[in-house]
This record gives sequence, structure tokens and C-alpha cells, in this order.
Amino acid sequence: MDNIKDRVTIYQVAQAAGVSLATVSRVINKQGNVTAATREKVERTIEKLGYKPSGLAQALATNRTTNIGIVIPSANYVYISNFLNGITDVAKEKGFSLTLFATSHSREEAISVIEKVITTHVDGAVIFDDELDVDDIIKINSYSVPTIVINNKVQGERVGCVTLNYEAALKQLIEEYYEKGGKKEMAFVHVHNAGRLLSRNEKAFLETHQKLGRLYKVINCDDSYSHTYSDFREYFRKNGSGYFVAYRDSIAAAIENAATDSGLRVPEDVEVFSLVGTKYAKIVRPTLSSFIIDMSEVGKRAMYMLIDLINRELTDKSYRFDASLEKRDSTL
Amino acid sequence: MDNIKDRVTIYQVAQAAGVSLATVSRVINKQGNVTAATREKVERTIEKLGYKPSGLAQALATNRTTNIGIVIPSANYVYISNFLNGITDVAKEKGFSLTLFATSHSREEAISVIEKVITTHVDGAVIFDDELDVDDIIKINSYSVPTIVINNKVQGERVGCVTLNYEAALKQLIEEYYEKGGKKEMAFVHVHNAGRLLSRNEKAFLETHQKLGRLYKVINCDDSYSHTYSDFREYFRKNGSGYFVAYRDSIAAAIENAATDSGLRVPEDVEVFSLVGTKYAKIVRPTLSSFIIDMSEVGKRAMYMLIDLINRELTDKSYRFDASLEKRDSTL
DNA sequence: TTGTACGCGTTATCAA
DNA sequence: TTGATAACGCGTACAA
Repeated sequence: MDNIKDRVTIYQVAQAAGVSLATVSRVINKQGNVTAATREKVERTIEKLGYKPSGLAQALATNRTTNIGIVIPSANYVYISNFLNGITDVAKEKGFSLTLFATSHSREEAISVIEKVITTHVDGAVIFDDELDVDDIIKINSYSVPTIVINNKVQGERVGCVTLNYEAALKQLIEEYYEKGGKKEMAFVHVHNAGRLLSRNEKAFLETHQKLGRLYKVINCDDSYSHTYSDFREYFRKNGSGYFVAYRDSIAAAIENAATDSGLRVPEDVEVFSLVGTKYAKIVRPTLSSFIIDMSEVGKRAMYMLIDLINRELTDKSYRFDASLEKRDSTL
Repeated sequence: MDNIKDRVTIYQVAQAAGVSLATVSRVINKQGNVTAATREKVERTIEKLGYKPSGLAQALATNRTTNIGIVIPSANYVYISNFLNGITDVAKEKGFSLTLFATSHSREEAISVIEKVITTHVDGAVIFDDELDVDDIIKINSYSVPTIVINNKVQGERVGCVTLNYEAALKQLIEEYYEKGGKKEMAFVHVHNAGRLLSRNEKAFLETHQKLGRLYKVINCDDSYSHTYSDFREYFRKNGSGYFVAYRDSIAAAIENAATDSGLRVPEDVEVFSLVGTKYAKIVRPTLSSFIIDMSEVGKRAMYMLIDLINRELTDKSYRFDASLEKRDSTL
């Protein structure tokens, strides 16, 4: 094999092997209709020249890229990376490449991302973005790109969705808390701009309290461990108790650490609950009670659905993951 | 804009606008040499037809994909996802797409991944894989794909590298520990198959101890929090002290949690140190002393270098990140 | 079984 | 300023 090579083309292989490029193409795609002799001859020259077919040209000719677009928030959350992991597993198994599109917290940018997904010519897309509107997703679908949407109910010819249901579990958690005589005031820890998943849970939290006629609080905080920690250190100077429902492990850990460092006892004085739990929920101390949905499984499911959708074999266009409760030491 | 559309081509736009496709191409690429009038006319029909150029065809014609291949281990580590985050930031800023290739712990697979990188026709690649051999990387480079390699010293015409230097800091840590009269026996927590980064540090650990004529231990453990936790619960039945150097936060946290839950005091009885620290080092309790390299910065640097390499403007082909010590509460 | 010729959607070179 | 027309690298009817 030569060392520095400009891209070897199928034509050069054909010439070197003394056949036509159609024959080489047949060999590459294992299409039969080729003598064992010529096949071997071609394979040898392919090896010798170090020929690798151009996925680009193949895609252009066949109109299939074997490439799937993944749209995820650029926020560096553990559950996102778990999700991505499930996706890569299936992609590898099924022979798809993944093109990554990261969005930050802005609609404008999210839309430009969609344009990119379209020009990139993917066979399908998985969209996990809390900011993107239903309309935006319909747009991508109007270009007939088969799409699986996570965490958003969408209808459409070539769209499927995987929804994450934390709300039911949250409602039950709250109801049971009061039924069992929970005395602390519950507070929902609101993070600005954290997306639809959080908003939906906040809504469920409020509605459940209103239905039960219970008082509650909403506390605003930053989407960062350090800020939340110092905010709650401040908070615990004036308040000695509470039940805090936080978005994810880092935030919840910040609260329980702030409580502990303020001389309060968790869970006796302060209870903390993490909505979107990851493995870190059991690493921190006290261990965090949390809901859990295996995001890696969500990623896998999304990929399997997408592949079916691409092959027009997807019968059930929506799938729901229900959060399950993992009771640990941060709540009574 | 229509709803379901088969891909609109430049040719259809040309026809609808009553111009030639060359003119449309000029408008798309903002190349001037077009009357304001025709430009507007074309832009309107582009809008009306919802035309998006095919990146595939563009790439084939220009031999540039504006697509960069990222090879990372599929292991779901926080520092990998930080790294990926830095990369996506720069990719977004510079207008590149990212194609993701995940490798697991097998050479064979890693090689097939390289084949894919080549067929995918990327403009460049960033390879962060602990398993891949130097030879493998030379192979990808023989196809003249500009490549930045993380955590591996490689020479080559179109290769650059970013190295992560934990060893110097580790050596210093050990030396200072004994200088200051550290009494505990140090143990390196070995994880099987965790890649070159860990091996190099293990080697540095051993060599420093041998040089100092100190006794040390090597303890094997699984690359999982739960297994490590229970292994060390077992371990602490028989051993009441030690200084443990672990690969990453989860492993280190498992050890300190096991110690604490066994009634031992951290850091008085048991000291724990995490080599590759992340933000979780300060979330767990006691907070973990660790080395730190901002992996997001590593990702950014790699991308900037790669882009320079693609443009043949990279002067300095290697860059080193040195780990810095963050002393916290898990060591004295 | 093998080869010819056209198409995939662009860019780019030359004439006009 | 515009418009033909040849690449780009491959797949694939169709013909041989």
C-alpha cells in the first residue's frame, strides 16, 4: 500500500484490474454475477491500491447516506451523554454513522440547526431538544426526513416520538408525601431556561399542590452546582427546613450539601429529591432519592424506532418511558 | 412552501426562476456577478420552493465536506462528554459538522472504525481513543486525512497531537507525600483495559516508588462504581488504612464511600485521590483531591489545531496540557 | 458474466 | 452578467 495517496477511485481500480468499473462496483457491493476469478483479481487490486469507496458518491448515487442526524442540547448533562451512548450502540450495531448537531438555548439557533440537518442529507434524525418547537419539527418533516422526537408529542407521516413521563410519578410522590403526614413545605427548584421537561414537571408540581390545597414554594436557581450551593447556603441561614424537588442530581446535591454544611440534617430537617436521576444519585452522600429513566435505553429505543421508520416498518409511532422511583437517603 | 417535498434541486429552482442553474449556484454561494434583480428573483423562488442545497453534491463537487470525524471511546465517562462539548462548541462556531465514531475496547473494531472514517470523507479527524495503536493512526493519515490525536504522541505530515500530562503531577504528588512524612502505604487502583492513559500513570506510579525505594500496592478493580464499592467494603474488613490513587471520580468516590461506610475516617485513616477529576470531585463528600485538566478546553484546542491543519496553517504540531492539583478533603 | 452509458446534485471553467 | 458543459465518484439499467 502506498503511503500518501490521493483518493483512489473506482475507475483506477477498474483500470488496474483490467475490468470495467461496473464490475468493481459489483464486487464492492457483493452483488454476485461475478466470476470467482475476476472477483479475486479485483479484490486483490483493491487491497493493493488501498481503495476505499467514497461514501459521498455512493450516497449521491443511491440516495441513501446510512447517516443519522442527532440533535441534542449542548448542555453537558450526564443524562444526555447516557442517551447518546445508547444511540451510538445501536448505530454501530446497525451500521449507521451519526452526525451530531448541538443546540444551545435559542430558537434561532435551533432553526439554523434544522437547516443543517436538511442539507446534510441524513437518512433520518433523532431530535432531543427541549427548546425546539413542534412547528420546527414539522418543518424538518416537511422535507420528509424520518424523525424520532424525544420528549415531545408530535404527529406526522414520517415522525415518531418517545416521551418521558415523570409527571405521573411526581404527582404520586407528592400525594403520598402528604398522605403519610409529611410536614415540610415543598419547594420546586426552578431553573431558568432549562427546557420543556422541567416546565412540565413544574406545572405538574403546581397543579398537584393546588388540587390538594397545599402551600408550596418555587425557588429560582442557577443551572450550576456552585451557584446553587452558595445560594442555598444563604437560604439556609434563614430557613431550617424544607422539601426540595430539584431538576437533576447536581442541583439536588448542591442543596443537600448546602444543608449539611449549614448544620442541618438530611433528611430529618431538609429533604431533597432529584427529578432526573443518574448514577450520581447513589454516589453522593446522603444518597439522593430520585426518579429514574434509563436514558441509554431511551436512546436505543429511539434508534430502533427510527430505523423502522426509515424502512417504513414502524407500526407504533409513539413509545412512553415512565419514571420509576428510587427511594434513597435524602428523603424520609 | 409545500408540505411533503421530494428534494428540490438546483435545477428546479433555475427553471422556476427562468435562469440557468449556474446563476442559482452563484446566488447560493454569494459569488457576485449577479444583478440585484436576478439575485432577488432567484432568492424568492428558493424561498418559495424551500430549496436547500445538497451537502452531498456540494461535497462531491468541491472535495470538501465541512465535516469532521470524531473518534471517542464509547465508555460513558464524564470527561469524555466534557471533551465532546468543547469540540461541538468550536464546530458550531466554525461551521463544521461532526460525525461521531465510537469504539469499544477492541483493536479490530477500532480498525473498522478507521475504515469508516475514510469512507465517510471527512475533512479531518480528532481521535481520542486509548486503544488505537500508532500504526492505525498512521494508516488513516496515509489517506491524507488531517488528524489530531489526543493522548498519544504521533509524528506525521498531516498529524498533530494534544497530549495530557498527568504523570509529572503524579510523580510530584508522590514525592511530596513522602517528604512531608506521609505514613500510609500507597496503592494504585488498577482498572483492567482502561486504556493507555491509565497505564502510563500506573507506570509513573511504580517508577516513582521504585526510585524512592518505597513499598506500594496495586489493587485490581472493576471499572464500575458498584463493583468497586463492594470490593472495597470487603477490603476494609481486613485493612484499616491506605492511600488510594484511583483513575477517576466514580472509582475514587466508591473507595471513600466504602471507607466511610466501614467506619473509617477519610482522610485520617484512608486517603483517596482521583487522577482524572471532574466537577463531581467537589460534589461528593468528602470532596475529592484530584488532578484536573479541563477536557472541554482540550476539545477546543484540538479543534482549533485541526482546522489550522486542514488549512495548512498549523505551525506547532503538538500541544501539551499539564494536570494541575486540586487539593480537597479526601487527602491530608 | 461483463461493459456502456446515464444519472445523482453540485461546482467551476469557458464562451457568449 | 449569464449560460452551456464538463467534472466529482459511484450505482445501475440495459445492451452485449
